[in-house]
Amino acid sequence: MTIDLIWNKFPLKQVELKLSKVLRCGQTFRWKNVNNVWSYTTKNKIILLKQDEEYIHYSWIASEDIRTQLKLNCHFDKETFEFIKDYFNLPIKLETLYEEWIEKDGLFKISSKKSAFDQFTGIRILRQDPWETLISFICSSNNNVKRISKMCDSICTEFGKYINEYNGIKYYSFPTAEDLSSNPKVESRLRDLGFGYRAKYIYQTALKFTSDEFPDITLDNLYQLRTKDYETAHQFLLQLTGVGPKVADCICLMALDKHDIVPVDTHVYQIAIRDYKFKGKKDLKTMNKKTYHDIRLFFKEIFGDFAGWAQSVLFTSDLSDLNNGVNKSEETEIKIEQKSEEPEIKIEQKPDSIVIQRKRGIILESPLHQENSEIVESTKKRSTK
DNA sequence: CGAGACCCTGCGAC
DNA sequence: AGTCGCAGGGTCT
Repeated sequence: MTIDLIWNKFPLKQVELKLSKVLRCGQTFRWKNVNNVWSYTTKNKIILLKQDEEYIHYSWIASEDIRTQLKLNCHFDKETFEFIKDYFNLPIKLETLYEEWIEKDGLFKISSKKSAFDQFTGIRILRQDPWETLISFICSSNNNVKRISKMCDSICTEFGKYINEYNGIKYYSFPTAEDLSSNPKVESRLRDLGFGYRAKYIYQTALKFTSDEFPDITLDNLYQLRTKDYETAHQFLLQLTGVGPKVADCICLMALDKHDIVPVDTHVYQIAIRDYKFKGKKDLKTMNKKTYHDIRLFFKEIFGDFAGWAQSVLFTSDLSDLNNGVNKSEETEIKIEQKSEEPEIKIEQKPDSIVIQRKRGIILESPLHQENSEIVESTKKRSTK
């Protein structure tokens, strides 16, 4: 079978979105970077992304079980573009938000140093799938980004559906609640995979979504929280095992459109005290419910309706921690070890086209400008709005 | 409300 | 080099 990897593109400034930061700052854990191509699986395909100064380039590889790929080309191109637009919250203009934050941020006015908002551009909050975000952030408790990423990867490999292969890597979808609760052995298997005490949390949460015992806890109701107010969403999430106030707020912000919510963790607490002179005890262990609430409102009062977004910039800029293996500088991506033989896929980019050569396959030369001209136009319209 | 326990890893201090 | 102690975007009992 020959896969025709066609790249489309749309213009987007890096101040609106910087992939290398956004996909690695700890709000999403499943994107892989292989030779400067970002990849991620949805339910039915692998999404591929690249960024240069002017454009986001995107492509997709359909699930292997979809035999009629060629006929779906047009449909999937559109679907992929819609996914990207939604996933990256692109209708929300970041540049103007940054300007507002700089205006509101009292910190850089009283200190001589430059504002984090001047230095760390292109960091936006994603609009992720609520179910995946829920499970991912149950994993995040008392944990680091590297290990969370590893866990999210292995939960897909173990319980997800095989989608396809790209560059020698097999891709699996994120498992559903049914996938994670159908067998009581799931918990012990997760433990074997290194989930620790979170194995139980995940299994029990998945069980709540599938069991008749909890008629209100359904996937549909979870998604509906996007249209409900913050308190409702927060309270719903607290019913789930392994979800406390911090994880609930992460899900609210990163999957449920609660843009003003600032999830308060030890790190945010430190930023509040150290940089913003929040009056609180320096001892983190004294952070109780009231302190949590106070800090959340503290940032909300500074930055307003998109406080959660602003906080993610501060948080990322403060990551002395942009570390932990996966989080290193842009150059240290996962490198695929090229064997001495021909690589599986060769991609060569020309000014007006991308040439894809598959081992044992045919050579394709795909125009970049023609097929997606309509999409490019619509993007322009949106950005000049 | 405040303590501990909790799985597991990576890192710096000896 | 090998331990040891501790924190890592917390939550449960």
